[in-house]
Amino acid sequence: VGVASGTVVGVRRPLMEAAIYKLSRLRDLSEEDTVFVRQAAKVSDRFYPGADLCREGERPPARVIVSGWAARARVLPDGRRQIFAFLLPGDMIGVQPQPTITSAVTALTHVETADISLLRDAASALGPRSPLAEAFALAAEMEENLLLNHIVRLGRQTACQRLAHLLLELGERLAAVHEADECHFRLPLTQENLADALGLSLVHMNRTIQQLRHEQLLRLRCGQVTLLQMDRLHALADFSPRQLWRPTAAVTSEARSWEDRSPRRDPSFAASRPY
Amino acid sequence: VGVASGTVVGVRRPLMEAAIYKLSRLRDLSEEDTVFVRQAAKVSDRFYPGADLCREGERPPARVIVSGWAARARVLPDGRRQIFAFLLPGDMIGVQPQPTITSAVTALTHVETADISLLRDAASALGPRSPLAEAFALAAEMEENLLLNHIVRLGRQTACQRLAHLLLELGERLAAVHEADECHFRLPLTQENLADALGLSLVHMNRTIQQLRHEQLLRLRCGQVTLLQMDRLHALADFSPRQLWRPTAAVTSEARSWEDRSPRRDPSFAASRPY
DNA sequence: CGTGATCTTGATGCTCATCAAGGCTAGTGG
DNA sequence: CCACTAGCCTTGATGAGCATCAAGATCACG
Repeated sequence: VGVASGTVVGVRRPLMEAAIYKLSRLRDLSEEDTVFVRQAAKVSDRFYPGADLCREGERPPARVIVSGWAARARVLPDGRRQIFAFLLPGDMIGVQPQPTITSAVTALTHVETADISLLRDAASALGPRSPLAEAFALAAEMEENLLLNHIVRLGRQTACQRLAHLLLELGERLAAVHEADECHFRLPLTQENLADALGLSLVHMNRTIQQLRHEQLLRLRCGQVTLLQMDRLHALADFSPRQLWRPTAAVTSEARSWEDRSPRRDPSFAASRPY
Repeated sequence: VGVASGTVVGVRRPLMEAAIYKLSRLRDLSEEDTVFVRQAAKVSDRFYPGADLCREGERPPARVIVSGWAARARVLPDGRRQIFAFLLPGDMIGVQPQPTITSAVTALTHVETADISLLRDAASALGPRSPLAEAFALAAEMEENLLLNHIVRLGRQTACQRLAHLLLELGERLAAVHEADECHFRLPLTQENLADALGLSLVHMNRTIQQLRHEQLLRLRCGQVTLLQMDRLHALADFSPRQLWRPTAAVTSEARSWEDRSPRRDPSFAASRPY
């Protein structure tokens, strides 16, 4: 049978533990609410590594990941792959009212999921102002925020920064579901997985890891990561934890204040001249 | 006063036209529904280029863009910028139940918006199965899909491909709201805007444009784009229109079929050995 | 006519992809 | 037991893609 990832060896955590940790991190829940969530605690499916929780274009049933890691990804016609996001215990799929998924979700390790369609319906029955419904909405918001973070990584960061930023983010998320310290956790990913997420080649991913290792910022052994010198890592990656849980406090380094400036010219028309 | 972008010179389109085009592209609406939408046809705000429709961390009121272009973006501490998405007429912000926005929304041209908080409430009052509510949900889904497309551009495409892909996508979206042919439309963006979206430097953006020009794939003059040889552009950018409006039909070039293969070994544990 | 925004061009070097090869480990089958 | 294979990590060499610095051109505006 083997021990599912995300459980201490030999000790089985209550199934909905991760989901409850995550939801209450986003929004205070009453005792009743958590009981509500726990009702869904029945493993509905298990997936082998490489199996699809959901294929491109399918509408998946509402599920929460109980244990294991998965990835949202799209395969390009030339066979290369882009991973959009990693799904950790406590993360949900198919919860939105119209849960079309425009990317496949693939298990990276053994994955156990629980069906939460009843829970979702119950939550929406409680009304959009109920703590539980709000927690779901905040989870969706956080998920979008993760996509935006990923865009910034790919668009504006170097390979080292991307890796550091991603690992810090994963550490935060895992810590929230009590699967890790922020600076030491299990990382059941191959270097190829990381490369597919960070838009790098496998070879360069390897060299990037070695560089961070060499600079004493990282230890990566036996599928375990240890982040060293968190302050230097934060500085290198320009990572702030609040980027995950709250709307990013305006960074506004030298963002010009636009409001008071009614521009002489409308760029929309400036573009109307030949160049 | 000047002519707002998105209107034929001298002819003012009905305000909610774009929104109605877009929503009915996503989901068939009854005559009643469109009347419903039209009720919101009152310009609530105007923004100068550079003004923020919404700052990072704010919860914006529910709005639809009536005319003009805007951009979701985040400014990095070093002053560089990453644009996540362009917002066109018919696009909405703050419609989700929990509309926190984790990025600023900035007007790129003159922008007119209409308040649709009443419309949104009315739609949700009709129930999640009503066509109008479904159209809203599909719009949100499409928006996420645009983010995924953007991630693929940044992660796996070259500068030329990124530009071609983005322009094809914009053409599709504009055509849907009757603001363009797919191959000829107004593009009120500076090269810097494009660079900020595509994760390139301004200089390289310029050279990329010139390369596509030189290969007779593009004309870019007077803020107008003309896409030439659409077939070659589609092939270059690996763009399929269905990526926008429907969940991408499984591309599955040589995606191995995983299901039937129960792997000998669990990679999750493979990672547990030292390397 | 100066200023600022935008587009353009050249020169230089770093970052990263690609090709090629080799190593380690676990599992497989003779 | 020992080739043999497959998956993953590692390393070197080479060149393309892109960033950066610097400068100039054009146009709109005051």
